[in-house]
Amino acid sequence: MADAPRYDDSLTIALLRAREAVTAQFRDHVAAGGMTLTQWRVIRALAGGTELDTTTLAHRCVILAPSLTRIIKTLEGRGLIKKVPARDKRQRVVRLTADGEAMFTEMWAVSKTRYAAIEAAFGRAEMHNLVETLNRLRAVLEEDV
Amino acid sequence: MADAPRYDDSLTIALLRAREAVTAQFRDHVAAGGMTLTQWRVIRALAGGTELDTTTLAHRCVILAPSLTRIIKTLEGRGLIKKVPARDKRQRVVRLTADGEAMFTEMWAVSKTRYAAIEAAFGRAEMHNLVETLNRLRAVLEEDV
DNA sequence: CTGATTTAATTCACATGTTAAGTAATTAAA
DNA sequence: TTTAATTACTTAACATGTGAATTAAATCAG
Repeated sequence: MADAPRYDDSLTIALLRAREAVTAQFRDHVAAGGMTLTQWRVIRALAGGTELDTTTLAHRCVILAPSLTRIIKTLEGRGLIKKVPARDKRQRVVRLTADGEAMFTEMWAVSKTRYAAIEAAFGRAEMHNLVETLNRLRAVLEEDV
Repeated sequence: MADAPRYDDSLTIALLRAREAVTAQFRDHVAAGGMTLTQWRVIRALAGGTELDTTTLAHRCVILAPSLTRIIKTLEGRGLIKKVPARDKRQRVVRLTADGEAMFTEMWAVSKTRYAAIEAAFGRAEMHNLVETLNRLRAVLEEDV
């Protein structure tokens, strides 16, 4: 014990709590659309006719491969995404269906206002600065340490 | 699509990636001790003879009640924590066993150096500032918005 | 003091995180 | 070109996240 930093000062806990607070601003809305936040990240990454293979999609959405396999199965079952043939037959390339695009458009309208509300409450410059700082932290940690 | 912020600029994604990068610095070490990061948060919150009920523990560790129920069962089964009688019989109050304290002391020694390495790489002032910013963001979001 | 309400945990059901192992397709090496 | 190694993804097994329903204990109203 003794020299353990207080929990409120811990970077890991601060990141966890902050993310919890931010996602809470979207969770209800996304759930109302019958989706989870993770599924929504996938839909959003594919919006606008984008076609992506599983590996790229997993990286962009920060979802591990096994989770994405299940999510693709779920969303495909709901008719929101569909597979498209790929040159490399090992790959699974997917894109949104018309229903998927419609779902995105409808959800995004609200999602965008929530995001704007956060910007307004926290400060646009502050928020941009925070994102930049977070990305810099990540860059530092992925380099050496 | 169109006006969807690029993923790299999204606050939610930035928080997710940053947290991933930070926890990656501890995961292997904690796993070597036969624990998950979530279990480690519980151990750490109880270090130094601290006795806590489930609700308080869940809040401090940012773990939902159902998860904590399972974790307590697991850690108790491993002899790292034990129940202590509570005035309010609805509550479940727990504390570390001698083995649990020993486990914490051993793990913390390394964990502390990892934390210091992150501070050194990213900058002590930067890091303190980041934690402060994250807590401020959380405060803003939990107030109104 | 008795019944209604609230509170603290637990349980359930399903989605996701996480690691390890397995499968099919591609690429590289002999 | 045939085999070995690599790559992309899936499956399996278990831990955790998440919301809803359940149980037990404490509190409140009448």
